[in-house]
Amino acid sequence: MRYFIVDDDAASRRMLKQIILEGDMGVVIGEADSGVNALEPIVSSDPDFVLIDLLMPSLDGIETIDQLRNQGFKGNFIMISQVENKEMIGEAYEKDIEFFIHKPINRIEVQSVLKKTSERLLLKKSLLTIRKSILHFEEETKEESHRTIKDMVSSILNDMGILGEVGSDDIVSIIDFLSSSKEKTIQIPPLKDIYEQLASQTKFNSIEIMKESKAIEQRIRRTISIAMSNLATLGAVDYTNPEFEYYAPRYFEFAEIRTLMKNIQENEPAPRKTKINVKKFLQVLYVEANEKFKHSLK
Amino acid sequence: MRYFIVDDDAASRRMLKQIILEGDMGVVIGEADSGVNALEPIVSSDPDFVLIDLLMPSLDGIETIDQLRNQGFKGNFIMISQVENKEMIGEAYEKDIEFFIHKPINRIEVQSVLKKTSERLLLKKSLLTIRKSILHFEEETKEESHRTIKDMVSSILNDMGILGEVGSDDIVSIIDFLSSSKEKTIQIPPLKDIYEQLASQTKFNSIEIMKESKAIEQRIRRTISIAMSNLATLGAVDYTNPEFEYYAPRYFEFAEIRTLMKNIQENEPAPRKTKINVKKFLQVLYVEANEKFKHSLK
DNA sequence: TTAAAATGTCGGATAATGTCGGATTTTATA
DNA sequence: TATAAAATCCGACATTATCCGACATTTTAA
Repeated sequence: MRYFIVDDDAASRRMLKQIILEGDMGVVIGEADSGVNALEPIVSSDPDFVLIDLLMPSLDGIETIDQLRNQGFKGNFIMISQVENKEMIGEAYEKDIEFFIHKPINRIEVQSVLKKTSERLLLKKSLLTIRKSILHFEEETKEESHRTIKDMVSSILNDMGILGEVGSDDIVSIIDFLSSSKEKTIQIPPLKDIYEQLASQTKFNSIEIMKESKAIEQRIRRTISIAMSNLATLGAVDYTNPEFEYYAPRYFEFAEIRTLMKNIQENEPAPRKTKINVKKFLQVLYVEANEKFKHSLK
Repeated sequence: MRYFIVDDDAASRRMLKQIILEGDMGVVIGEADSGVNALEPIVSSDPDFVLIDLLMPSLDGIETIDQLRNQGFKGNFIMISQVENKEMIGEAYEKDIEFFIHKPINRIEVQSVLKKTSERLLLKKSLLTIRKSILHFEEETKEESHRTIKDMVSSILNDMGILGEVGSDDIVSIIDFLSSSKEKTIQIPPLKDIYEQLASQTKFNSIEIMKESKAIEQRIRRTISIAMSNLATLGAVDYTNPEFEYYAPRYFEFAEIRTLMKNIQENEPAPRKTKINVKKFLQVLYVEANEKFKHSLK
């Protein structure tokens, strides 16, 4: 590795140089005692690493880095300084320095850091070489692990806290099925038809299909009912809860949710009969899942 | 990347975790508040990086590293501490830590260092893989993915504060087992069947299997119950707490959590009968762990 | 060592689910 | 707008999966 040292303190420069040589880490191809004096030699000698002090008169470390980058220097920086101020250190890291070492200089510390950073550089270089040669063979193996409609739906159901319910599976299948059918209607078909379609995927005589679609219907209804009371409970604890705010008015009859909330807040009053609108729920879910899906394809 | 955090200061742990998650740098698969408590979980979970404080009561950072190395731990250490003493820092570097970060914690600094260190590890791993595949020409990489599903689960269980519980092992095994089975249904099979499957991996006659599956059931139930009261405690103090807000409604019966919270707030003794929904918990965990896993493959 | 806590074991309580008839609401049509 | 038909919604019951208390046993802490 080829190093360049920038520090206004000659003693520091000497120590760093000695550490590099002793540790057999590479060569020091130049030094400078100020930012200004460092610019030209660095650009022309193009070292792998620049060890630079943060605090220097006239041009400080960060400014020097800026200037060098502007002039197209691509090497790495390691900053060495006694600054304790976290603001400045953070700023330095934002300039994409490799690492910040605190003064006073400690042999082991410096050696260890230099070893790791140079190792990293070497690894990167060899991998880049390998990749280049592989790229000739391989045309972009675009791994498409894109999120599917199903993922979108389960994420929404999860937000409502009903992913665990049995009916969720039915809901996911239904939305998936609707989305994959050719006709891109906004309006979903009659629920009965949907249930039967879904049922006929597992059962094969009409009696069984009828039974199963009845079962599906109940499962979905109960699941939605649980979603409602979940959201109501959520809202009762904290009505600024984002999930509550978003889902409660969109997917349900908000009036029903509100009465539920009241029941919950005033403690015991038992779960009264609440209206469950399956159609609205599925309709909204269908549209929203598709929108999200489209959006996720960028 | 898979991180483990050891720091006696809970605030520091929290900050670090947040930085890792925000920066999308990986998962935190466990935490510990002391060196002693860190040993076992680190050895068994085998993280890529251990973020460790230098100054801790009883067993300090360096001693902890020693012990872990003695037990065969091969991962990397990043030390984070407010120590200024160059002697100690040097000593730490001699233990072959990756880097030393000075407290107070600075987001940009930590992110930058973690990014660089994880990059270095990745590079190293890829080179190893390449070398191996050149030597053997064909290489199986199936085992890797297994580990990561487990990691996702551990990370979630850690968030809920139940990683150490006995039942956690059962839960992890179950999710891992479910994920590796061919059928990619969203719906998990009946709990009874799951328990029996898991039990039959250790016991071999039907009586024993029955007993073991009963035991598994109870372990899991008790573990989930602890998770619930943990989250309720979090929520009772601050219901905008991110862990609470996310996990409480999705993994549990939120209504139950709510009554738990009330009890805590009103300082009532009453740990009354609470409903524990194992099915919901496992179902959601299964889906989420897989989702996260997919995401981690980018 | 002993007390207390955690875990295993088991039977019975409880709540989830499938099934079905019928009440209620929506839609189509005159 | 009235009315019938269709669609949707709901309650109730039987059947199980799931859940839970209580006690026995083991492990842990003191």
